[in-house]
Amino acid sequence: MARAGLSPTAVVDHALDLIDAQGAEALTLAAVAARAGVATPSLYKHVAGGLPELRRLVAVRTVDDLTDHLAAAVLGHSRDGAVAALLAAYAEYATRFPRRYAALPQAPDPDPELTAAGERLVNVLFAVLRGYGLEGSEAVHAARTLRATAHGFASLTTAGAFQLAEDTDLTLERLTRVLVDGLAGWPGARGA
Amino acid sequence: MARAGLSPTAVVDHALDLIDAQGAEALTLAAVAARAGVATPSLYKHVAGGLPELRRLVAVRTVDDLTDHLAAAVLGHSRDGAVAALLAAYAEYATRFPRRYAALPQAPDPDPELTAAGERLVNVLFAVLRGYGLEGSEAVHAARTLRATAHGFASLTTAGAFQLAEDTDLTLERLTRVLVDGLAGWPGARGA
DNA sequence: GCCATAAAGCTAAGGCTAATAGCCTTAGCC
DNA sequence: GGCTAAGGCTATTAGCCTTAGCTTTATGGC
Repeated sequence: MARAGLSPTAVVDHALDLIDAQGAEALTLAAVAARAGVATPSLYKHVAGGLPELRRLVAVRTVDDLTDHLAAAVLGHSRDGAVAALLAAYAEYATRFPRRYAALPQAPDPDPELTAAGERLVNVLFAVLRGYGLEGSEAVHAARTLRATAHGFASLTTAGAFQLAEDTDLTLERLTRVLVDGLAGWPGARGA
Repeated sequence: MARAGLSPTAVVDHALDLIDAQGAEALTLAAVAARAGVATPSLYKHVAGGLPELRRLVAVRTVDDLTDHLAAAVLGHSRDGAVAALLAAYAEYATRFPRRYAALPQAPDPDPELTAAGERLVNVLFAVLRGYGLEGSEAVHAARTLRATAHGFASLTTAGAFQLAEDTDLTLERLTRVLVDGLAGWPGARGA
């Protein structure tokens, strides 16, 4: 048999394509194998943990991708401009890959590698918050606030919860202003 | 055969018990049937659409429950007090039923009944926002902001995303302040 | 150039799930 | 007393994940 030249990375690539095209429910080993031109059990040579591990790898990859996207977006901005760029980039990523973003919570629960990816993302937030002079505990609360806001907006948007006619871009604008003002008045923050 | 005395409501009850105890992944027709003391196919007599419909019913029930919880919490409060009560109640519900809350996005996509439940929830938000004099389009943006924030915080909390030692209650306090201030300065809002 | 070995593929089989089809029994009503 | 409808059942099909064990391919050392 001609080798398919598979690798864990390639398997995750196929998984992401499947999710993007058909949603998280469509992520089955059978479908990935078909896409890769391989029999289903062969996948275990590359993803030993089976379906749960594949979901885990997909989540880690997605968070890392998102982190790169966010880091690139805030580059060259600081303070309010950085917050605005961050929120816009977050929403843009979720809008560009709605099913992938929605699939994130499908990862198995306590996972060190995914936690590490989350920390890398949060480090981008910390970098933005340093512009406001926030460090230590208050930076943690502020980072959580940023993340909760960005995630909540992205999550509800991709889930189709915003059915009314009003433009979601304007909602994001309002949300950004609230956060920017909130950070300016954050305990321990310093002015520009 | 002695009748099991099942009903759609009872099936959803069992489903919620299962989710609360073991998570959304454990919600299978086989498990529900075992719990109800019935063979799997018998469930189709009560939930004709099978597993997708059961997930849908679970989501509707949960959103309605949450809505009741929120409505009760804001009762007797207005403006900042109402916002604080709302956010606290939202977080409390998600903390009390973390797996149930996490299972919400599993509902099948475009569903009128679930949309209607979402509208009932949003009506509670609109009621709170009327205390700030917000109506029309700006109320919609403000409601989305409230919901995104509450959902984002609840979602990340139940997902275990907040690993650091800092108290999440204090995070919620900070978040509440940001929102309260944001609403005070909202376009079209009037003072107390 | 050949051979050993590890990696990467395969088939086969077992066990789980959802879902459909068709049958039987109970409960309640006329 | 019998009809009807609802609520059970078993049997079956189809699809999935997973493990076990075999076969082939590629590669690296001699």
